[in-house]
Amino acid sequence: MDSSGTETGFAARGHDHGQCVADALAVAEAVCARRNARLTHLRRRVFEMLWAAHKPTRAYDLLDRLRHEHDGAAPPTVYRALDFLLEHGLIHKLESLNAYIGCVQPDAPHRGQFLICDGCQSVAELDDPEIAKRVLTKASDLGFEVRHQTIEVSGMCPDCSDEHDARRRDA
Amino acid sequence: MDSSGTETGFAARGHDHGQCVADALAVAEAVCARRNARLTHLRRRVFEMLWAAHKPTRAYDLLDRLRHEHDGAAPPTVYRALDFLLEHGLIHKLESLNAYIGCVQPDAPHRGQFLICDGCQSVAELDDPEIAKRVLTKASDLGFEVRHQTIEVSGMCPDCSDEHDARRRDA
DNA sequence: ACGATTGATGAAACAGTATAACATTGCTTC
DNA sequence: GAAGCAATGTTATACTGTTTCATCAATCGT
Repeated sequence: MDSSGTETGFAARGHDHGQCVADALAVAEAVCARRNARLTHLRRRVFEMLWAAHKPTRAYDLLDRLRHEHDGAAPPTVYRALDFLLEHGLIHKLESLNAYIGCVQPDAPHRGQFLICDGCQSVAELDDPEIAKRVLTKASDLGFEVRHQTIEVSGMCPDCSDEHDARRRDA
Repeated sequence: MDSSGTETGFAARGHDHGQCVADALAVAEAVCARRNARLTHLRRRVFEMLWAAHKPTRAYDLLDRLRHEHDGAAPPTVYRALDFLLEHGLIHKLESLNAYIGCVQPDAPHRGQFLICDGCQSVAELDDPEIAKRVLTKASDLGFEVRHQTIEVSGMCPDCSDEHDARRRDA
């Protein structure tokens, strides 16, 4: 059985980051155009910042950055942009961190699973249909109608795990 | 294949609630005794309040209740008690709600899956090993070492679902 | 082009969640 | 009973998110 789904993992080190942000933006534009949703300047900037950071970023960090280029920026400024992006599936909220991150698959509506590294804060987004399906099945067995899945796993990514091992060997 | 794990679901309506709180407390006592952990008066009260509520409860709601019986109660009072109870697996935090709830299986260390009803705020705790295993497997495939799983599902419990259907029929 | 409607942003205040820092009290152990 | 440590008291503050009302901008029908 092959049901690996999609994933964007820790392999992405040393990628062409400028390009990756540009690609994400292009997809976001397309998605919004298709839905007649307005990706305004503010929303676009917040989206770009999230992708540029390329790791979970908090609302008030985004706000700080926004203020550098935008005088009147206040909490609602950034939360409204985040709400818009969340609604359209362009970003995800990581509940266990109160942080936000760009979605790797904004085309199809979905709710991914996230591997969050405690060492370097990098995040891999999985979209494993088997996990989602098993959760759905168990819920249905109890008569529960699923609306939304939040699946977040914390731990150590390969790089940080290796580093940790190396330090132990040296000590 | 039978790997249903344990669960405490929505079937629990109309149960003997006083007894259920007492039972939970007895288990908590035993767990703490076994570990030489001190279940002090404050910690016990917070634990009891969580079980008495029998649904996700926020820190500041607990604080309000605590103040009725305890003058000096302040945020750290309740957060410290919650930290203790979390550490010992006696309660869970629901990240998607910023709320806390008593654990149905404090004996074995684990990290359950939660079905959270948007209609009535009731919560069912699953402990399905298949879900946990699948997450572990996928993570391992990517070289990720799992430390902690957060799995929370929102939706409609059977009762609220029925009500909703009934209202639609009447309209 | 015009006004009406709707959607987006500006601005100020506030509500809710959680922690830091330091003082004090109370076990417990020798 | 004094030392050491765990728990709590106390004050202040940081962080996360929302409400409310005003203003501005785009869109649409006419």
